[in-house]
Amino acid sequence: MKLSTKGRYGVKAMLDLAIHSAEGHIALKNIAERQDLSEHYLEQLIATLRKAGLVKSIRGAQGGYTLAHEPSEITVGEILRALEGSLAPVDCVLENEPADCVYSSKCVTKKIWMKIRDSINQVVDSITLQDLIDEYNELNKSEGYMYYI
Amino acid sequence: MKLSTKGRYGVKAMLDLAIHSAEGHIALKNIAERQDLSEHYLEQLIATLRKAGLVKSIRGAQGGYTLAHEPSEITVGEILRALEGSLAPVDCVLENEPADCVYSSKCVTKKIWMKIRDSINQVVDSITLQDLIDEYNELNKSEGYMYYI
DNA sequence: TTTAATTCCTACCTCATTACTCGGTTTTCA
DNA sequence: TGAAAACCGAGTAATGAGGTAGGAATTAAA
Repeated sequence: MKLSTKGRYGVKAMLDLAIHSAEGHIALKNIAERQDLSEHYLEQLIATLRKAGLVKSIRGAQGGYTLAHEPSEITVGEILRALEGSLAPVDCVLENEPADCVYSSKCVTKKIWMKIRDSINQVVDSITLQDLIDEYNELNKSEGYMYYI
Repeated sequence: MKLSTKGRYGVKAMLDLAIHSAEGHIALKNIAERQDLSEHYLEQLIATLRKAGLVKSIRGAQGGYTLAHEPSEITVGEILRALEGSLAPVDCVLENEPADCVYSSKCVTKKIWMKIRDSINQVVDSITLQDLIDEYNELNKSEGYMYYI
């Protein structure tokens, strides 16, 4: 039940973008350096995020990335699902195209997996990038930029 | 974010044991046949459950397994954590011995992983085997044993 | 108009884990 | 004493995770 680095790095990258959004579009190189991630690997992740419509890119020299929407309009759930796929703990309870099972809907344990899935979605869909920015700023205001992403 | 077969098979096996508890101790072979699982593989899983104190074994001919406690005293969370380890989505928020991270407690994203972890635990710890038995019996009472584990 | 910075794209690689199988040994009931 | 069962440790094939490598396309700036 672990999140892969895709999801974790993706949230970090998106929050980094959000926090530095005042600087306009931002080169992947800068995000990778600040967050200590492989630039080449991050490239693949942000390609996924771009195809999911969560970031916009500007090509060429001085190019870079920006969020496609306001931070308050982007949830952690959208980011995680774009990179990890469904957060369902078992394929028989995927939101779309659940894996078919001989036991179909007549299964008691399936209800457990649905509850887990729903509670995870409920948590991640209730957290927006703006919430994270606010928390980051609030904590750093009193502590002097000791907090990280 | 997928549960492995260990956790899924483990819950099935435990619920099978619970439902057939009136028959006394039950051979692994029977569980494996009813639930359509590899007997040899299940053997490894139930060894873990035994070491975790969730089932008791009786060796020799006519031996088998029984639940170590009442179904109402065994939660899905205990079963899953015994077989899967912590359900924390990221190692930095493991309940005991969280992986140390340079960003230690000064990390905004870490709070997301804690919320996910807590909500998963809250769900699985609130479901006991007795709850599953009751649901199984209730559904089958009206539908005539159409429901599965 | 060239150069450098940057995004975009496809392929490949290595390692750890998952989901088992295999072949026994030990224990105990009938 | 034989068969049925739990117990045990090793091996194995497939899969996915977490990258790396190398370049092509695009564009601002010199």
